[in-house]
Amino acid sequence: MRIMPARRVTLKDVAATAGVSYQTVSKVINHQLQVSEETERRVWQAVETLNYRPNHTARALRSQRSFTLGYSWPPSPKDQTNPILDQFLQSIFEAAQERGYYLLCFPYNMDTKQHLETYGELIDTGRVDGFILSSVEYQDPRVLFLLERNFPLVAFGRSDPELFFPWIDVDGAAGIAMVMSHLLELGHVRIAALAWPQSSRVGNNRMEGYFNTLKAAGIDPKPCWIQRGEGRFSFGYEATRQLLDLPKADRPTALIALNDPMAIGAMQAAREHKVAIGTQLVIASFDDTPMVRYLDPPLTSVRQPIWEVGQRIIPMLLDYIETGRLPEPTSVLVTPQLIIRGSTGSQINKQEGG
Amino acid sequence: MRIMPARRVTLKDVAATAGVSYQTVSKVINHQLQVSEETERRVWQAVETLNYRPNHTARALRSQRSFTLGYSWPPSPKDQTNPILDQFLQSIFEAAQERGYYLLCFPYNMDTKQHLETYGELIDTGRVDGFILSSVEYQDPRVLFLLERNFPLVAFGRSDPELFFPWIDVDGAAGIAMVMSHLLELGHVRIAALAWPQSSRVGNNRMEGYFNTLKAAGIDPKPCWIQRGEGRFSFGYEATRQLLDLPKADRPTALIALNDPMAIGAMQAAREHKVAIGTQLVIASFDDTPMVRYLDPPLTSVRQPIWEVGQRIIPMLLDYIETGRLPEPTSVLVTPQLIIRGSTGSQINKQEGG
DNA sequence: GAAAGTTAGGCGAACGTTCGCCTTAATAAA
DNA sequence: TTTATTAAGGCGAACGTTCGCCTAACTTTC
Repeated sequence: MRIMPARRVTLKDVAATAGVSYQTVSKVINHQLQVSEETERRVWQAVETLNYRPNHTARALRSQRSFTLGYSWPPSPKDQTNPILDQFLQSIFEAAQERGYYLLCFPYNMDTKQHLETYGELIDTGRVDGFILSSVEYQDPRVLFLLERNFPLVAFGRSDPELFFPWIDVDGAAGIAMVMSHLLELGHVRIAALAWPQSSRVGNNRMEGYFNTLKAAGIDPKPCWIQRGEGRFSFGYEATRQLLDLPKADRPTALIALNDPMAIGAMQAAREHKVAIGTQLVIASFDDTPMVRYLDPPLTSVRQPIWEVGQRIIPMLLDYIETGRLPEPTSVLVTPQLIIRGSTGSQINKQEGG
Repeated sequence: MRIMPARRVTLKDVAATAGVSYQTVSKVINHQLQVSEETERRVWQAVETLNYRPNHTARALRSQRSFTLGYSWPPSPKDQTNPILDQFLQSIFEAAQERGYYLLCFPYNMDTKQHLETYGELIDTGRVDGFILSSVEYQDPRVLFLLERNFPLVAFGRSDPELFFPWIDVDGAAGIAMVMSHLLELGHVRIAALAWPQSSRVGNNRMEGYFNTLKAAGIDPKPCWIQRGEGRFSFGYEATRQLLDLPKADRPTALIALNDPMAIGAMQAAREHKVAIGTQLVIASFDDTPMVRYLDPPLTSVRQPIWEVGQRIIPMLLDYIETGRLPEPTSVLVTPQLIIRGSTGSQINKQEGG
């Protein structure tokens, strides 16, 4: 036998107490204002004393809306933690709650077909009104699926330019460009990059900042400076060893990594090569994982305004859902922030950096 | 105007196609088997061709169940990442989906009263059938609130012994005891601890392992070996500086931290004192944040079986919800795993450690 | 002072299920 | 045969809302 918490208070109870029909109570609660002030007062009074709360399920059934948003994200590899997950989730939960929505979270299934099946189920069973996507890639199957079904979504991250859908993204190119300018100002000319494969959309965006800045400075990057691999510690370590073994004339004096784990690997390699980090080799990265401020030396990194992304992505999705029209603007680019620390030598910001 | 995705397929559509009443279709779908095989076949056939899926909201309204579980967790401080969040979430999402449930996640509100208000709303509006709690403390207001409302919950973490409710927890005492035994085997006698304040339930559990092991070994820990503070890098750093300034006879040769950030702070302090980590000062900690395997030296740490906790906590809650009786067993203690790395000197596991 | 307009609020229906009861026909027992 | 038993499936109601329409009373207008 199931648990039956004390019987729920319904519209009819409130109506009985207030001495009106239950439909009138509904009107009051939904601010339909074909109700006299006197009646309204009485109804609210009854709502108060009975501690009435509209049944969400009934409301959802009748109005054909669930006031629920779906979200699923790819789990991080076992040797890394997702540095932005917690903050992003808290931010979207809060922004959603503010507008009367909650988030339904579901597992990320590595099998694409099964994963899309879950999206389909959530749509067809009416459990969600729209989706948040993240870690969007080129020709992302989730995007294609939802576009085809014409179901509301907003993505954290872009995809192919010809796919038209609402998104918000951190301007990775601008972030890396800030790092590059910083390095150029420090006098560095031979700047290496630890990047992702060219199939990575995020990686390519960030690398734009690398190429464009160098081009503007009239520097032609040697191909060997650009190392591509998966964004793990081990790749950063190996790639940096190779970079440090280059002949002196080619050997980079500065290095940017597209994420923190690669940078930490690079630091390890530098340490083993007896290369002083921050002077002989300057290192910077992207993401500003909380822990990197405690590395030795503290790591210069680009911080994404994650809270802001969360606060903005939710209204975009809700406007889309509630009006049925694409949000304006349909795409948003937010600028990250460069946090300068000891790993790029300059001691101008020995403090925490926020 | 709202988006109206192609009209949903309902029971009636299926019934029309199969040539039966819609209630009969319902019976087939719910395996009520007062249906001939022939009819059943036809119905499933129709379900297939129309791609029918039962409307979740209607089902929830009628059956007074939402098939949804609520979860909220305290956000981690800005200078730390929660090392287990992602894995725990993925695990509970998966376990829940397997039994036909999804998770409704909502923001953690620092204002306790408002936070409980959210729990109450989710209950009263019928949005969830039960709650998962984590980071449970002594006299936890969420536990007290839900117990009073007699609403199903299962906690990841214990509270006061006299509060009777279902929980699953990692045996922190056993975890620290494993570390301590390891350190004793290595010959250490003066072992310090970086702990949380005594108001911390998790901290006290873990410290049991410290005290019990020392007692069993006939060692009486000096009060100055036990440093208590908030579990941050900065506290670990400061406390370790003090420990290293103790007169030689008192100075610890080994140190356990109740979490990784404190241990990393300790490593920093040791480095600045020119004390060799892993030989002159041995350091171990708790949680095994993915990144600590890449520290220099790699950090010995206790790893919690988070995936398992997630896989077990969900069936506990669902059994509770579906039968209305407390799950059996009502409380579960799982044992963590010691991952030995360079920071405790022994090189027996120079590999990744999983 | 009658026609027209406005307003408060009641009523029936509908959203898409599940549930319990009832009917009918087929089968078994007497 | 007649009666009791069972199985298959139909039917009405209910879950708790929202929505649109209708009525009655009251107000305005010429």
